[in-house]
Parts: sequence; C-alpha cells; structure tokens
Amino acid sequence: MRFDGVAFAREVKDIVTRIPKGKVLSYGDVAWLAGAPNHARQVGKVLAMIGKDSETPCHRVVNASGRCAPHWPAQHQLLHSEGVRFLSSGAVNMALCRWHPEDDLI
DNA sequence: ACATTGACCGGTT
DNA sequence: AAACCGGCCAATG
Repeated sequence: MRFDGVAFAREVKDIVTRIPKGKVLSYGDVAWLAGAPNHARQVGKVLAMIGKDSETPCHRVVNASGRCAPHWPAQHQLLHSEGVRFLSSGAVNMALCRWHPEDDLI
C-alpha cells in the first residue's frame, strides 16, 4: 500500500487541531495517531507546509525530547504563555504536558 | 536508479 | 550534558 501524502496531511491537521491548550504532542505521537508509525519526519514536513500562521496550532508539536523546532525559537514563548511547564534544560516537561487523547473521554 | 535532505527517534558513548 | 550513530521514510535533485 503506497503512502498517501494527502490523506496523511489531512490526518495530521485534524490531530494537531485537537490538541488542548497547555498540552503538547511529539512528531512521533502525531504520526502514530495518524496511523503511520515511523513517519515522524513526514509530520514535520506537513507542519512546515501548513505554516505557523494557519488555524492549526503547530506550536503544540515538539520533538520527543521536548525541544522546540530548531528554526522557530518563538515557539517556546507561545507554549509558555499557554501554561506549558518547562524543565531547567529549556525543554517541555513531557511527563506533565504530553497530551493523552483518551484522557478527554473520562 | 542513486544520493542527499530533513520541524525525527532511541540508544550508546 | 553533549556528541555520535544507526534507523527511519517521503521528497527532491
């Protein structure tokens, strides 16, 4: 089955849009939720295409260690103003702020 | 068909 | 903490 970039991009957008304020997901998490494990890099590509000015809150996506996008330092401030907690290392406190979708059903 | 490039990930020095 | 490494995979030249 060939990779469908369009459907994938749609999934990614849907998922990212659902991330609650004050929570974050990693690229790998988004890929997994989109039904495409091991496609973290493609998630980054989609977000790059979307752009930070769109409806989609791309700033709620960081890498697995909680670091912000390399070329987008302002992401840190955006998240901080939403209440996301950071570690002294400057990375997001993933243990605290990682979004678990199933939590919203309870 | 082959090489390089990433908003990546996990593990090992 | 930081550098390094191998794995990953669509996109691009």
